[in-house]
Parts: sequence; C-alpha cells; structure tokens
Amino acid sequence: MMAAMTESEPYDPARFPAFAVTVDLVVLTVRESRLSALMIRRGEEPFVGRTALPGGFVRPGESLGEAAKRELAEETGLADLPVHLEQLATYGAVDRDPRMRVVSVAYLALAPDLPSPTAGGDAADAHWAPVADLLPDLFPNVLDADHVMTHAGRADVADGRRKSERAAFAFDHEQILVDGVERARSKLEYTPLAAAFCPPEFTVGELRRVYEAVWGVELDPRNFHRKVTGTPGYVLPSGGTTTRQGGRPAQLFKRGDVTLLNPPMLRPA
Amino acid sequence: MMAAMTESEPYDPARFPAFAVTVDLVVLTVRESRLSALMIRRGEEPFVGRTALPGGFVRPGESLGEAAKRELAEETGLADLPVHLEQLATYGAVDRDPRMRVVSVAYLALAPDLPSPTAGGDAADAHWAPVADLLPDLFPNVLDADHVMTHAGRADVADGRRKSERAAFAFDHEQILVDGVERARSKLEYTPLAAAFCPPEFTVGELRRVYEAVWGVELDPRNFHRKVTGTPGYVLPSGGTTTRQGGRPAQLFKRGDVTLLNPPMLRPA
DNA sequence: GTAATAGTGTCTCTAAGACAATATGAA
DNA sequence: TTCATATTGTCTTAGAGACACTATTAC
Repeated sequence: MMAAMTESEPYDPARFPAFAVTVDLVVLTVRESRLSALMIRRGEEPFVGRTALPGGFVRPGESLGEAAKRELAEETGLADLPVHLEQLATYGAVDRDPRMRVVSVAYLALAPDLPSPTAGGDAADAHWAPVADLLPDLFPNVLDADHVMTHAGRADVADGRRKSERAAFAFDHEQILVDGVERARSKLEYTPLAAAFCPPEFTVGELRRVYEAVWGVELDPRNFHRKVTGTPGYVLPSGGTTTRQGGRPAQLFKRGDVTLLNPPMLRPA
Repeated sequence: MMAAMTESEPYDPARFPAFAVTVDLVVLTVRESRLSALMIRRGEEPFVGRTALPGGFVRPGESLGEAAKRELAEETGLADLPVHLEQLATYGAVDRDPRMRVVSVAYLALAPDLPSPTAGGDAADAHWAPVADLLPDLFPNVLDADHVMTHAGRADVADGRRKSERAAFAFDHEQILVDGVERARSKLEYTPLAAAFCPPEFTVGELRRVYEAVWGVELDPRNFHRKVTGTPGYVLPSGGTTTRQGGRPAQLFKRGDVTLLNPPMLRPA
C-alpha cells in the first residue's frame, strides 16, 4: 500500500500541463428594485446565442484580480467604477469548455445602478437581466414581470412563470451565477456591502429596497430602520434629506467605516 | 473614449496564454487540543528548506476537486479519509512562482486526528505543525509551548514568543494558510463542521475543545453544553458514554444531519 | 383632505452570557 | 477523600420581530 501511494510528481516542472485561464464576472446591480446581472449573448461557437457571463482570458502579465478589473472596465465601458470586486470561486471541470482545458476564476462585482448600462462596451450584446428571470428558482416569492403584466390563464403562465423563457446558459455559467447570487445574499448579512448597490448618499428606504431585491423578500420598514441606524458604523447621516422616493422627506446617509456588521442583518428564516 | 475601451480580445482562442495550474492544500486537524496544519519542508529550489503547503500540478484529465482529493491521499498516505474538503480560493499573482506563471487553487481540508500523521506519505517531510507556532498573530491569547516550558526572562522569549522560530514560508503559502484558518474559524460558526475534527462518536467536551483550538479562545463549558445540545440536528446521542477525558462519564454523540446551524455558534467578541 | 413614505415607541420572545449548584467517575 | 469533568438550572440582558402610532411631504 505504501508503494501504491508513492508514485509522486510524474511531471517535470519544466513540462507542466498547459491550461487556459479565464476570468468570468458576476456583475450585480439593483435596477428598479430588481436584482440584475450583466449578461452577454454569445456571438460565436461554442454556445452561439446562449446567455453567458462577461469574461475573457487572463493575460501573461496581469494578476487574476487585474484581469477581472480590466474585463469589468471593458464590458461596462467605464473605468474606475465605484464597485466592490471580490473573488468568487474557480471552476475547472474537465469538459466545461469543449474546445480546450479551461480553468475559470469567477469574480463577483457589486455596483450601483449604472448610468448607461452598456455604453461604449465592446461586448457584442451586453445587457442587464433581472436575476429573477434568469434564475426563477432563487426567487420563489417573486412573480415575473411577464406574468404580472399579462392576463392570467394563459397556458405558459399557468404556474405563474413562463418556463419557455428561462435562459439557456453557455458553459457552466448558470452555476457560477447561482453561486454569485448566494455569495451576495450572504455578504449582505455580515458586511455593509448592501451600500455598494447605492449611490454615495442614500436613504434607509433605498437601502432596504436593496436587501429586498437581493434576498427576494419583503422587510418590515420600521424594524429595518431601527436596525440599520442602530448598528454602529453602518451608516452616517450626511445632513441632507430627499423626497425622491415620495412621501415624507427622508434623511440621507453615507457609508460608515465598519467592514463587519455587528450585530449582523440576518435574513428572515 | 469608446474607441479606447474597445480593443477587445487580442487573443485567438487557439493561441491562448498557457498557465500551469496547481492545487495547494490547507489540511487542518486538532491534535492534543491544538489546531495543527499538515506542512511540508521543501527539498528543492525554489525555496529549499522553507515550509510549504502540500500540493501539486493538476493533471489534464482530472477536475480541480479530483486533483485536490488525489493530493490529499498522496500526502497523508491514506485513501478515502473521512475529511471535509472544500475549495478555499485561487492565487494568481504574476510572480508568485519564480519559475513560471502558476495559478494555484487552494483547498481546505478538515480532518479528525489521524492515526499516523505521515505514514507512507510520499512527501519528503510532511508533518503536523501547530498553527499557533506557524502564525502566532492568529492566536494572541496563546503562549507558545516553548515559552511555557522554559524559564521566563530569556531574551528571545521576553515578549512571550520566540520570533526567531517563526516559520519561513515558500511562495505565498503563509497567506493561503491564514485564509484557510480564517475560513475554518468562520465555518465553525454557521455549520456543524467542528464535528469533522472529531471521531465518529464524541463528547460535548471534545467538541468544545475543537472550538477552543480553532478559535484560540476559552469557552464556558456549561453554556456550550446547553447550546450544542439545544441546536436542533447538530448532534445526536449515540447511547454510549465514555470517561476518556477523565471526570464524570460523558454522553457520546454522533453528527446530526443539518448542514447549517440554527442558531449559529457565534465566536465571542 | 388622501396617499405615500419616514420614523418612534412598545411589547413579546429567543437566545447569549455569567455563574451557582449538583452528578459521577478515577486516583 | 479529592480532583476533574459533565450536566442542569437560574438570572440578566441584547436583540429580533410584530405592530400601533406619529410625522412630513406631494397631490
């Protein structure tokens, strides 16, 4: 048995197996109170016409994080975006790309609603897609827009959801998107990253709508207000007020300085 | 500006930049109430003689997870270990390996105290090292063994710690180990993975010593007992008792079936 | 006025943490 | 007996969630 296990390193470090390494991006934002992801429609084989995450090859002279930042700038057409960017996970199934052996390092980006979603981008067809449409299973409480806006009783909306419109994804990008959304949902509990979805100054109500969009739930505005303002360092009053949401004028806040929320904002069971 | 951003994919997918891909393992266990990591002393350049994590190249026909499992079996000399194995993060700084461009996917393994730490292993010099010795900064409440067992007042232990014995790591393996320990600490809060450090049947006290070793803190045995046995699905009484820890006989438990603890076991502030 | 959103107060219940007291084995 | 560990119980306090009520704007 000892001999059986002892066949060590059969690879000369000078002749290592060659892999392609890519970065794929899960870029999330909240638009019109809905969690949305930046998606591409592929123009080439393999998977022509399928929905895919933005991404591309890592270049020899750049680190993984630099590659992610470069791709993000290329796809959004904007440099130095005020986004949060973190590594998500790495995907390396043998057959995940039919052309060759590719290992993809996925990154998660959280951004405020961007002025021009695809302005100047080089990608064939980049657009914001509501995640509840792409991954209806992650939003069991949300009826999709199509259902809400058309007559009930049509065959394809009989169960409240048009299965026929569920996206067909390229590669393993559905799984990566699922993992990215789950990471974002979890990060909202323990970090102040919900504010990464908001403009520099925001109201408590706007922050609450971020939580509701990402978690796919409704929250009690009164308890939410007490909790956010009672968590030390989460938000700081900026002095101003706004009525951009209608109703009574709301205080404006900016992001505080803590990196971990204590107590955390726990998702409802 | 639009033109400036629009220089897309300069790489023909048929001529992608070639990377080496490795897996590195953070293998943690609890031995004699101390969190310990499986470490290698390197026998070759670069970084001869330095402390490193076990790992190796991913082979063309295996996935990342398969490579991690294979390396784990090779390094421990045991197949089908009852370990928890999960992906940790991926490290791809341009110059992290002086020989070539290497992207390393790190995995975290949590194992019960293994019968023979390095029996039959092929690695030159694999051994269990207490993490408090490797990374004293992560255990501010722990005085290292050397200090405890020698006379106080020696120059090199004047501050309660022998700086001269701090490990010199190869590559970026210190950072990977730090990240692995932090992941393990965090996982113990929200999952029942502390039991992955225990034999199939264990006592509440043994489980508590796992938390104390990983977190580097002391916990109140009475509150801990109430909390563990009060968290539904965490542990199930197996019927037996043991006195292997001395004192009054303790009930034996096995792992329950939940994957998420509710309520969680929060680290003391 | 009504509608809409913002914000405060109050009550209940769960759970965390401090710590007293008891239980049961080994030396 | 003493010592070491296990286990139960009690008290206090922080925080989550339900929800009544008030505040301030637009229309």
